[in-house]
Amino acid sequence: MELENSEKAKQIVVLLIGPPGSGKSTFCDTVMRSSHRPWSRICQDIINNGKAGTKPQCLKMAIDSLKEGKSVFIDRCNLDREQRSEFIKLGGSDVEVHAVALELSAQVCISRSVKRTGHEGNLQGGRAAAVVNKMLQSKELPKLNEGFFRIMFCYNDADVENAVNTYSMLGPMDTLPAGCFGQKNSDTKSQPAKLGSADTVPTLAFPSISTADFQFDLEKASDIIVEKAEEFLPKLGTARLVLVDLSHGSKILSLVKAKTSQKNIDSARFFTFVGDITKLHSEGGLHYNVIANAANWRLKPGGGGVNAAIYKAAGPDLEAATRVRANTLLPGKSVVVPLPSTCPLHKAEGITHVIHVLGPNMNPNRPDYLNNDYTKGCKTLREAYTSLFEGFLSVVQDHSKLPKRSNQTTVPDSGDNIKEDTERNKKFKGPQDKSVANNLESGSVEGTRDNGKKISKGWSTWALALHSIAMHPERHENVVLEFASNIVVINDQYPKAQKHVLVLARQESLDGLEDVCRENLQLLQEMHDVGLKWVKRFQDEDASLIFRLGYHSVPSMRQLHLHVISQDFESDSLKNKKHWNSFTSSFFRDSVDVIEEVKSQGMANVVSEDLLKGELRCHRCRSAHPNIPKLKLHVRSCRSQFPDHLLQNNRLLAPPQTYQ
DNA sequence: GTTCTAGAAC
DNA sequence: GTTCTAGAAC
Repeated sequence: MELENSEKAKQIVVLLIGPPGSGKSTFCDTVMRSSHRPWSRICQDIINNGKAGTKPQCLKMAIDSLKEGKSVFIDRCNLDREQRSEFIKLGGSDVEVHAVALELSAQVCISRSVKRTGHEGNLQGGRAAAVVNKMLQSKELPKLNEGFFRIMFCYNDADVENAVNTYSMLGPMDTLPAGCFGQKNSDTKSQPAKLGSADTVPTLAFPSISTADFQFDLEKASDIIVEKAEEFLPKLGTARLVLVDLSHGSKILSLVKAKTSQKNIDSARFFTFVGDITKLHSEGGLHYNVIANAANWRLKPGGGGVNAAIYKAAGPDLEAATRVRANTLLPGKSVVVPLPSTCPLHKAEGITHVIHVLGPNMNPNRPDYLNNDYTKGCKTLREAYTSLFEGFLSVVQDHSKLPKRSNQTTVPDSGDNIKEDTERNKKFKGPQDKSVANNLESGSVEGTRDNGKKISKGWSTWALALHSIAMHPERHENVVLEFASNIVVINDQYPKAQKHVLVLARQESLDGLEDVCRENLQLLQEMHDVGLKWVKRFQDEDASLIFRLGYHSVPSMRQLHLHVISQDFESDSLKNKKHWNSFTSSFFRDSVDVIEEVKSQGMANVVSEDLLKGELRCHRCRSAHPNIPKLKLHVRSCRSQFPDHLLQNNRLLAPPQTYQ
């Protein structure tokens, strides 16, 4: 996911913003004197062999410095949006663009400029006052939606010192939180007052639907976003629509921005914004009250990206509130979920509603892949935005007590919608970098085309091994024990017990337990039966072996696979807590229970990966142990009876009359 | 999923 | 000093 800054070190471009005399150069010099991060100060006043140069010269030098691995100060006035925009474009996946706005009083700046001697820009003497005043006339305060990752406002020397310290302390590997810091009540001059203050205008923040994990073409998606926004803005009164993306170099944001600017759309009511959709108020200073979630068809937490982030930020309240409204969602549909006032998102950010939306899927590794059928895909994406914006409209109308529309046509009946898939846990996501394309032998992971560029499939190569075997067992004769039309049985390459085999499903798009639905019941039963057959075979050889059949809640490897594993756990490959807990905590879902759940509720329950981090307990006597070696020592000799739970419903498979 | 390794724990 | 874990890289 996506919503974390976990990667390697990022370079930073800091735009200093302030008139002559505001202390930009001093700021840079002070930071650079004590910083452990390599910095380059790019000062337009001296860039030309000590004389004043041009903006393009500054840009070129900035690019060169970034290539050398340095972070960069842009030491020029940068007072208006236009002046800043070129430098903001320096941002990307590895480069954050920050702003430090030196908002000292004009008088201070003027008097400093007048007094100073030897200033590099040679702006001294009486002429300075006129220049500073002129410049300040065109000043526009920086805003996050220009594309800044972070903005700090400084109004006095103490603020400046604080900002200097912040950047001085920033080591090469450190990062700073995103958002807008220190801003006093925003200047009303530069933000023409609209009907109703921005603090009360209903605002929907929404991610681009289907363009992340579902790999929908960005050009087409941006057309649809702009088209639908244009269509709904007139119906929405003063309400605002804000397209949000986490990344500064976001292609979809720049496409939408470009397309919006060509149309007659009020940029105060439809605009793009960079930030974490769950923190736009606290970290980005944006007022908003409704967010859209790029949901999965089960309307469940987890996965990666926006869905995981929203459920995480909202806590269990969201899932409970969602359940009341619907259990599943069809592509092209949405469902409006009011958040209780106890919900953290409500309290911290002022979000009153989450609208779950499901878009079309163009990712061949996700269920209901549309196989590049963009006729259908565009239709579904249009429906998705229509449904989303209508949902928002219904919230707005409720909110303003306007006459209500007849009904919420966008809210699907709860219950029996057909499935669609979503973003998955981030560990499934391989390198997002297109250059690191996978080179598996299987042709099935070939990328789709996205604006003419091949994009990566989102699965790390190591996670595809089972899928590859399931699809082409004949190519893997050395590891395959048995195969039939629907299943393949293999030895686990790193067995975690004396006997440990996997029964793989051979169906495409069944990546794990989360994908399983009623349609798969027969397959689940077949996998179970094949598992039982292998248990019998093993027990015929060694009657002391006891088995469990089950699935990992969140598998590491693609392709639904049933573990058939003996309960001795004697194996050198069982090395860590994750290994142990994945087979002995409730993270391991017994096949009998999975089948029962799918029969009764149409889907299998899964639990969070957090369970894997829990303490190490013996699977028989439940005693706790400090580390893996001590645990294994204990397990080797523990003969306690298994917990009651496992003795029921044939969860545990022992040969007749042996449970000990 | 595993391997590798820094550094925490002992 | 050695053992063990946990996180990054693959």
